[in-house]
Amino acid sequence: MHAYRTHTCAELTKSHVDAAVRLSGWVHRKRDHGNLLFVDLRDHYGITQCVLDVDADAFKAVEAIRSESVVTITGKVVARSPETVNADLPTGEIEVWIKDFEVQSATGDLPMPVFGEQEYPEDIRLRHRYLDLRRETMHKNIVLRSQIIRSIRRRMEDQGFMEFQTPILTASSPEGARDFLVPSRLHPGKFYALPQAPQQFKQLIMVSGFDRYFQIAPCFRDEDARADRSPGEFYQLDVEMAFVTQDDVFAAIEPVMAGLFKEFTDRPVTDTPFPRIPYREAMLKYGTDKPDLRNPLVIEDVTEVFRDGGFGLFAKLIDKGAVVRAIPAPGAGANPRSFFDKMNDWARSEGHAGLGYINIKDGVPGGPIAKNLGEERLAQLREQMGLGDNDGVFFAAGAEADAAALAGAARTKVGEDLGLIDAERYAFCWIVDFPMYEYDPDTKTLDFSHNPFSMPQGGLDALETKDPLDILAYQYDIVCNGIELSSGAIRNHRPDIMYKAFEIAGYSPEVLEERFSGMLNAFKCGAPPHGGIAPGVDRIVMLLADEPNIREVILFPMNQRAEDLMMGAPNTVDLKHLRELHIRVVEPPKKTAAPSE
RNA sequence: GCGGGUGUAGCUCAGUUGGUUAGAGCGCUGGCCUGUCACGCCAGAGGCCGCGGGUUCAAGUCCCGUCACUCGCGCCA
Repeated sequence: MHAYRTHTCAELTKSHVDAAVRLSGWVHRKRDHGNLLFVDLRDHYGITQCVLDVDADAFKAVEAIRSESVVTITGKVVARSPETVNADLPTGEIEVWIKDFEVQSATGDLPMPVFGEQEYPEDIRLRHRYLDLRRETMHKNIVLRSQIIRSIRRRMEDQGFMEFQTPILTASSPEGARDFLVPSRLHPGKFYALPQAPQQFKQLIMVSGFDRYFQIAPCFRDEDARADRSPGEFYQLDVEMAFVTQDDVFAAIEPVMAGLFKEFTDRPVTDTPFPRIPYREAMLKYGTDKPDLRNPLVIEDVTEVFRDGGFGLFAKLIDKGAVVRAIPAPGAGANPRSFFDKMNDWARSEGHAGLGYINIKDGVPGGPIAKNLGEERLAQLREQMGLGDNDGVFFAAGAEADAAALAGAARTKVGEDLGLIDAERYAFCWIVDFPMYEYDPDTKTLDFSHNPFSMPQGGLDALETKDPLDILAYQYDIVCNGIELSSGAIRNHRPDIMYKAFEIAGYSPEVLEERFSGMLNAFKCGAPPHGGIAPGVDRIVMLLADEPNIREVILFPMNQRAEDLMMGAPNTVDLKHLRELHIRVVEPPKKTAAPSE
């Protein structure tokens, strides 16, 4: 008989009755009846009930064992009597009568229990992740993650993509997020950087003549955490394809995403082709470039309704260049005034000037805006918005970007508060036609709004003739349920267009050559037109596991302050270690204590 | 860096308007229990109420500061 097990804890059924078996696992739960004792034994696969009574040799030892100890149980499989069968357990038709009992690893006091699905503070969970991961939900999430990644690999390989590895120690790139740096021992004062993404490498793979590349690629960015952003590192399904248009990329990725989601959920998934929404349309209708299409509400621009109108506040703002965006609140018109006041309070608490409203009750528009706007304009508004006799409507007024942001947030809040969002489905869309450049009011300069290596629509001609703010890029995002799953682009593989594109953003040819010499030189050696995309693997798993937090689908995540509480990272190192790396630590200035009198 | 929330037993939480000795469930220890599967019953141990200061006759409760965790903003080509 094997030293540890003849079967797993999910394996035994009626067909094994009378067999002598050996199981190993964790003591999940004990039920001690004094002279009869049940032990639920758990391993990766499942749970088996083991039992013994006071006459058994091992009784004292089993009685003394604590939960989560690792034990080996040897005994006989016995059919349970009909009234004691547990239908909730795959092994519930049998139990193992314990003959021999061996403790492999005993527990003391545990910082957190495993049994049960209660919630625990996240710092304790992260500090004792090995216990947390034993719990059913977490264990399932990680198994799901593995299955999803396997499915991704299969789907990509079936389409002729090949998986390659790219360097982890590479060069710092001036663009994008803050890098994690690694000091060089051999080159004093110089640093490697961990890749924020294998962006340049995957383009160089295309220049190297490979046609379809993918990788489950680790990416490192020194940025602060969010619920859907784990600090430090994450994984992307990194994809790049040669000789493709934007539609070719979509056609390759859509079936992977749709197929993946249909494989791992019973919920409805958007059929391919996914809706394609131009960036500007998304900002107008949804107030964000990552709209949640499960929310049926659509924002309208109603600036013209208010221009020179009787509601002075908005009319004056419009004179100064403001816009007014309207968020419908179907069926909310009959709500008490407090409903609308609370929305206004909410908008103020979010740092906005406020949220105006009209509430139509039994066909009669109410509220301060309705009183001053006038019959004709009210009718025009109702017509444009398609407002019924008991609908409400909210207004966000301000500079275009601010009004869009407030309207977008209000759309989400109204949708949630009115229960309009169907959580039980996956709504995908592409956001396309991102602007190539954006204006930074702080520095009063133009900058790339996304990836500087994206191909501008219209090519060199567009760069030379159009207002830079009107130039669109072959740049696209996939959004699902309001979460940005990935962004990608058709790349700019032409040095002449690249020089011009960087010139518009204020970078000299020398700067471009210095910072991106590797890629620029490569492009001068025959580069195929190419493009790609990089869906976030962690976010895909998070959506499919139906978890609101990305750390629930990562084995060993860092906390919000980018610390690994279990391993103690980051930590200090020996002076010797620092000297080897030619590094000296300069402590930041201590916060000055408040002067005491 | 900024704003919101939370912080009471090993864990999850309750704790009223500031008022006697800070409670419950799980877990732990001891006792009883031969069909449970969140086993049941009895008893017990376990508290710097995050930390520091203040107001008050009196602070878990009110005020100020600070720390930790978390959500959001900034940031995230």
